[in-house]
Amino acid sequence: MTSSPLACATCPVRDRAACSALGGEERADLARLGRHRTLVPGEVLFAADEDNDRCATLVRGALKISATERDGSERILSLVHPAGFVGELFAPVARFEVAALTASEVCLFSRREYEAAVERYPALARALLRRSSEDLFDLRSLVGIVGRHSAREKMAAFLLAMARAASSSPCQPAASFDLPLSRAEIGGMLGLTIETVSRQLTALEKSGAIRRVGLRGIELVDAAQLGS
Amino acid sequence: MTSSPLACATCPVRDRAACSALGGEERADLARLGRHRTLVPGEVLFAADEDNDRCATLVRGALKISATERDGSERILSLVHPAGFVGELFAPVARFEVAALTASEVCLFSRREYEAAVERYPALARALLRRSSEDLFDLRSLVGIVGRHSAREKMAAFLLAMARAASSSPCQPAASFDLPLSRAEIGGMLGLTIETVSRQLTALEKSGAIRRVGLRGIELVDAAQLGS
DNA sequence: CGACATATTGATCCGGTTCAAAGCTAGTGG
DNA sequence: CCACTAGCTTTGAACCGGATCAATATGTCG
Repeated sequence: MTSSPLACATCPVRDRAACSALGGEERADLARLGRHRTLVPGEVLFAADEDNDRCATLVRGALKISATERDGSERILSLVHPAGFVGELFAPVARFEVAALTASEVCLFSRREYEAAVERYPALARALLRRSSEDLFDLRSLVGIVGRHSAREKMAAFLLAMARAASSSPCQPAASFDLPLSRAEIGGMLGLTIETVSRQLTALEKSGAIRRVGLRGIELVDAAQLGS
Repeated sequence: MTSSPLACATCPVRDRAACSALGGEERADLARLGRHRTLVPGEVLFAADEDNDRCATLVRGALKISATERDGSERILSLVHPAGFVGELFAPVARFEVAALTASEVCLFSRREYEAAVERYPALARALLRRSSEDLFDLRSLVGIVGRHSAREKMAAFLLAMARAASSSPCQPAASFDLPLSRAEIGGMLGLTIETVSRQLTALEKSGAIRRVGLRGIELVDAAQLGS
């Protein structure tokens, strides 16, 4: 939506994002290459099959990376949380779409210039490598969740993953959080229909595992019931 | 299984693996850190919840990265092809198991020493970053496959992905190839039972999309029917 | 050849999809 | 401020695809 120069000094992810690996002058150099931008919910940051000439770090909010099937249905492939990096470096075209789930803020870079910076600053390359390793881990976990057999297991594991992602402390799941996704998006992610997602949530609530507050709020009542 | 010094000169992935980014002397240095090792089918390279003090590059064969569910069933989270890198850098413990699907050969490194090399040689860091980007792409594709609704679609997309992986040319799927996985492993990967996998394969053969040769051989007869 | 593991095929059952309708929620404008 | 709409969510009923249980077939290795 809007676009303006970076203000790293007040950036909430200034010591977690990839750029935090850089020292004073180098960081200032990188900051000159980027622009701050806000996104409204649903706004598309990168479209699929587009030029792929940009990349970004998420500062605030949440993004989704998704593909659109031949039949027109959307399939979410990953969620991006603050300090996350998006953009397919090294690839000629972007094959996935990146869009905002909630009101978000990003630092936007030209891909060419960012790749040059990766070349110039080894610490940036290593920081991105570290991020990628985490992304790989998250994605493998997601494969494990989506590949489960029953809808109940999928929803339970999904909720746990969301609780962990929402938590500030590394491993401890958050006791209550808001789902950043609509039922349709959850269904598209887990290979379930909207109706099944809804039914599983009511079932989990009836069995005392969770409590729903409003339409998107979740409270973990009995995390053990969700599978640890 | 066996273990011996590296012989980069005759390595089949010498110009595709991460180490190929290094020049003469640097490469020789890295080679001194690693050991060549062969694996028999099913042999475990890294166990889950273990020390995680090693990493490796696959030279020949195929590996699987998997997790074991509470109920004891195995869930395959990614396949690794020659030139692929395995090992969770930066993580304190390995959370997934890595094992050989077929007879394989790897270059095995101490994780500590490899991380030091990444620190020392920026080109290695960038090469690993490039590899990770590809792995991320493959894994997102896998999430898309596993998240599909019908068993038919899952199998079709899976076969196409395998055909592409088996192909030497980048995008063109191989016309015929061998599945490196048993039915149980395919099922565990896609969230299907052994029986369903078997039935889908016979159905795909009857409809003329594929031809099965022996137990694991697949010939693509009509790739379009598999979804492009 | 014989024995074991893996794969295929068949019959039944259940969970998740599908189709349909009614509740909610939030946003809009009178 | 409230009525009203549009989109999302929940709930219900019927159907169907995949799971499950069971038996047979095929391949593999001693």
